[in-house]
Amino acid sequence: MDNVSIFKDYVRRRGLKNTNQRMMILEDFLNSKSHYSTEDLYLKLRKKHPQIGYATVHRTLKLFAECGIAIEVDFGDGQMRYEPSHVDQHHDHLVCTNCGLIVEFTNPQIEQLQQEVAAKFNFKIERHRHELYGLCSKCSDSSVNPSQR
Amino acid sequence: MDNVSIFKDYVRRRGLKNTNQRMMILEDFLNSKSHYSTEDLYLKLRKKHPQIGYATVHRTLKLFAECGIAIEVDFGDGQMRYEPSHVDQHHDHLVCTNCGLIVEFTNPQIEQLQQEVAAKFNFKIERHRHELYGLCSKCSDSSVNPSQR
DNA sequence: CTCAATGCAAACTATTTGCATTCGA
DNA sequence: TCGAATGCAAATAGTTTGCATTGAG
Repeated sequence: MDNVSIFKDYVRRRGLKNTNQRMMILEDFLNSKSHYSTEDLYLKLRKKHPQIGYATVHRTLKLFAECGIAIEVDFGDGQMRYEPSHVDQHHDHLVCTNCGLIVEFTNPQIEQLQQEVAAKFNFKIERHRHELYGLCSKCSDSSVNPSQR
Repeated sequence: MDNVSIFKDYVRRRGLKNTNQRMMILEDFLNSKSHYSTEDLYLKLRKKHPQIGYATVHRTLKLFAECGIAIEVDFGDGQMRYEPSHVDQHHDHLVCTNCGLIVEFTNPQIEQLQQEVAAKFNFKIERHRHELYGLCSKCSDSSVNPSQR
């Protein structure tokens, strides 16, 4: 079942309603590669649909997260971001501290070691956050990295 | 050189001033095991020193981070926390989502794998964040975890 | 004495909420 | 029709800042 169906299903089961705004937001959200903040998406949507409200975007993204088709991520820049959740494709992030580029990675070995760490301390892991911050290949070129002394 | 000396040194070199408030904050901060938010520390200090201001605590913690004796950590609960930085003792965290317990861990293998991931994408890592969220041993006992169906 | 630090209150930022109105089922 | 959703504006919460005053060097 794809994300659109999951959402529609969730809405139906909960007795909620499927509005135009929700469909517009869903479409833009799913078709994007980027990690949207509420504001990013709001500004983008407003170009096509000037009547849309920030609160609606916000509440809709929360709803996406609630029904599992979006994941909230926080790169510590002061705003929450949302990415489409592709079932059974958990991944972590590399974040360029200069240009903001976000690269996704998966590493089963790390996942495995995490489990071992948790076991050692008798923790039951529910979720984790693993982000590597640094300079991407472009930004670490000396030409664009004047901070090298 | 210990953290107190590092701080005093930093203050001197930068032409800043060493006030009573800063010493009070430094002492409480360094002697704590916990991961203080600005508010935590402010409330704690205010008991002994009722005249101290929130902004002073905030600016002082920022100053600690700036001179390297404190690390800012964010467990996604909406407030920044600070922990004393013990030189060359990098560690990550296990956070209990039920009782808030924080356990520190280090795992050289994971650190190594991170480097490999970064290398693969040509990133130069500056820092990372790695947190495992779940239930600690106490909180995963069925008696205190009614959410087990 | 001078300029940094303080403490207060006010400004900010992202997020969340109250409420009258609109609209989907 | 009826309750959920919307859009606006206002409320929150954490953080940051302006400024008059205090105080360290």
